[in-house]
Amino acid sequence: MNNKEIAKILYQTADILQIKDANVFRINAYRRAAQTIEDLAEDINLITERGNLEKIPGIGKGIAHYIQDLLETGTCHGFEELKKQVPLTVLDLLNIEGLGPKKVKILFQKFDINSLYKLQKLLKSHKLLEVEGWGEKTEKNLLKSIYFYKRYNQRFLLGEIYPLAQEILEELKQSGLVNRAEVSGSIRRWRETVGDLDILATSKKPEKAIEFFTKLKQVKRILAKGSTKAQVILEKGIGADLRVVKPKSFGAAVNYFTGSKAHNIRIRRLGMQKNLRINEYGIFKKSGKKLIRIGGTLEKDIFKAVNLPLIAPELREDQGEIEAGQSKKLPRLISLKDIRGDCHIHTNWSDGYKSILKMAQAAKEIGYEYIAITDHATPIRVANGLRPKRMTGYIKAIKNADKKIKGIKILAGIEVDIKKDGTLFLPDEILKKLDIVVAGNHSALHMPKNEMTQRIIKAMENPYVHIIAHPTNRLINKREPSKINFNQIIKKARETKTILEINAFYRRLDLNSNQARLAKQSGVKMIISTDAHHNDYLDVMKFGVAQARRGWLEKKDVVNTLPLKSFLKTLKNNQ
DNA sequence: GCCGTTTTCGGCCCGACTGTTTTCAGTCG
Repeated sequence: MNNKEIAKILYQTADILQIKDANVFRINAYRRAAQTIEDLAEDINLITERGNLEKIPGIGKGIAHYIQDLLETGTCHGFEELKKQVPLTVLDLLNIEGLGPKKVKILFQKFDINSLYKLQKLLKSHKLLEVEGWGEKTEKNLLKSIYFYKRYNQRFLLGEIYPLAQEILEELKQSGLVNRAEVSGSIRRWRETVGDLDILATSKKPEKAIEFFTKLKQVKRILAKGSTKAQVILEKGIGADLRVVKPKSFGAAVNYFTGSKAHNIRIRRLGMQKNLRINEYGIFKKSGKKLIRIGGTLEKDIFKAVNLPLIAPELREDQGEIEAGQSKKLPRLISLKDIRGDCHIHTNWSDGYKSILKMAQAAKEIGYEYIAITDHATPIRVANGLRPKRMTGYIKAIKNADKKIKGIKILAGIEVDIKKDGTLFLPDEILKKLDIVVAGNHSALHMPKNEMTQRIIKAMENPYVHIIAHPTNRLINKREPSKINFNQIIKKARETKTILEINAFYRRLDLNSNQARLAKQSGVKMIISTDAHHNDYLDVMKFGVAQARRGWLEKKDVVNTLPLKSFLKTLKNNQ
C-alpha cells in the first residue's frame, strides 16, 4: 500500500467514526494523521521499515499499529469491524452539501440508504418529512446538492480557478461597495487544487455588497445569504464564499480563512499559552472574564502576538513552518521576479502553436534575459516530433532567430524522449550541438517502479542531459504519477549534477512541492519552466514559482534565477 | 487518538447560517 491508499483508509475510518458519533477528538486524530501521510514526500513503507512511524507528528501508538497492520496485510481488524457497522458506500453521502454525519446516520439506520441513487428515490417519496427535523426545504436542497455533486465532484485546478478569482475580486472592487477585498483560502496558499473560492472584504454597506456578490453573472446558485456572509455556486461548479468583516478585523479574518486549518490550530494554541484568544475577529487578551482587543487589523499582528515573523501563505501547512519561525530559520522564498529565463518552450517546429521569434518576443516583454527553445524530439507523430533529419534545420532556425532579436538570448535546446530502456531518442553527436538538453518520458509511463527509476537514472547518466522534465509525469486529477524511487532519483541527480524540473503548467506542477523540498534538502538544483506551447502560456510561470515556494525553495535552489553566463556554467560539463 | 519546558490526565478552535424550531441542532469552513 502506498501513502495515498493508507491516507484514504484513515479518512474513511474517521468518516465511519463520525457517523457512529464517536469522540470528536478521536475522529480528528485519524483525520489529521491521514492528512499528514497524504502530504508526506517519503514512502510510508520505508518509514515503517526504519521504525520511525511514531515519530511522525499526530501518529501515536494506536494509529501506528493500525497502519502497520494495513501495510502488512492490506487491512486491519479495527477497520474491518467499522466497515461491518457502516459500509463504505454510505460514506459517499457525506460528500453531499448539507449532509453531515448526523443526517447520514438517520438515513442509513432508519432507511437503509447506502447510495446516492437510493437517497434520491427516498427524497422524492417524501417519506423523510415524517422524521423530526427534516422539512420540505431540506428535501429540496438535498436534491439540488446531489445534482451538483454528480456534475462536479472534484477539486479544481488552481490554474483554472485563479483567473476566475481575480475576475470576481476585480468586479467587487469596481462595484464601489467594498473597500478592501482579498482572496484567501487554498488559492492564497497556492495549493495545486482548490475546493472553493473564499473572498473577504470590508464594506460600509455589507448587505449591499452581499447582494451584489450573489447577483454576479458567474453565480449559478445561492446556498446561503446573511448579513455578513454569502455562499454561492459559480457557473464552473465551484463554490464561492464572500465574508464582509469590519476593517479592524480584516487582517485577522484574512489570516483565519487563509488557513490551513492545521496551521491555524497551531497558531491559536500558541496564543492560548500566552493567555490570548485569536479568532477571525482579532487578537484578544483575557483579563478576568473580559476580553480586551489588542490587534487584528493587519495580518502580521497575529504572528507578532505569538512571537513569530510573518509566515508566507504558501508555507502555512503545519509542516515545520512554525518551528522554523521560532528558531528564525524560515527560508527567504524565491519570488516570480527572481526568474530570468524560461527553458522549456515549444514552437511550431513540433507541437507548439507559435514561431520561435514570436515566443522569444513574448518572453522579452515579460523581461526575461534568456529562453531555451526545446521542441520535442520524439517518434510520436501527433507531437510532430523532430527526427534526427530535421535537427540541423531546427538548430539553424533558432540561431537565426537569436541573431534577429535583440535584448534576449535564445538558446538552442531540445526536449528529447527517454526511451523505455533509458537511452535517448537522439544520438549524442546531435545532443552535443545543443546549448541545453531537457530529457523527459512521454510514453510507457506505467512501468514497474524499479524499471522506471532505472530508466530515469540512465538518462541522468548521459553527460549531455542537463535537465529531467516533469519527472513523475502526473497530470493532476487525470493521470497518476509514474512510480519511481524518488530517493534514488535525487541521489543520482546530485551525483551527476542533473537539474530537476518543476514544470509550471498547472495541470502538471511536477515535481510537486514535497518532492521539491526533499530535493532541496539533498542539495539538488531545480529549474522552473513553463512547457509553454503558446505565448499566452508563458505566464503560468507564477504557478511554478508558487509550487517552488510551497517546497520552501530559495533563489539559490533554482538555476533559472541566475544571469545567463552563470546559468550556462551550472549546466553539467560546462564547468 | 494524540500530546506534554506547568501536565501521563485532561485538554483538544469556534462563530455564522439554515431549517425547523419555540430555544436549538446540524452543517460548514
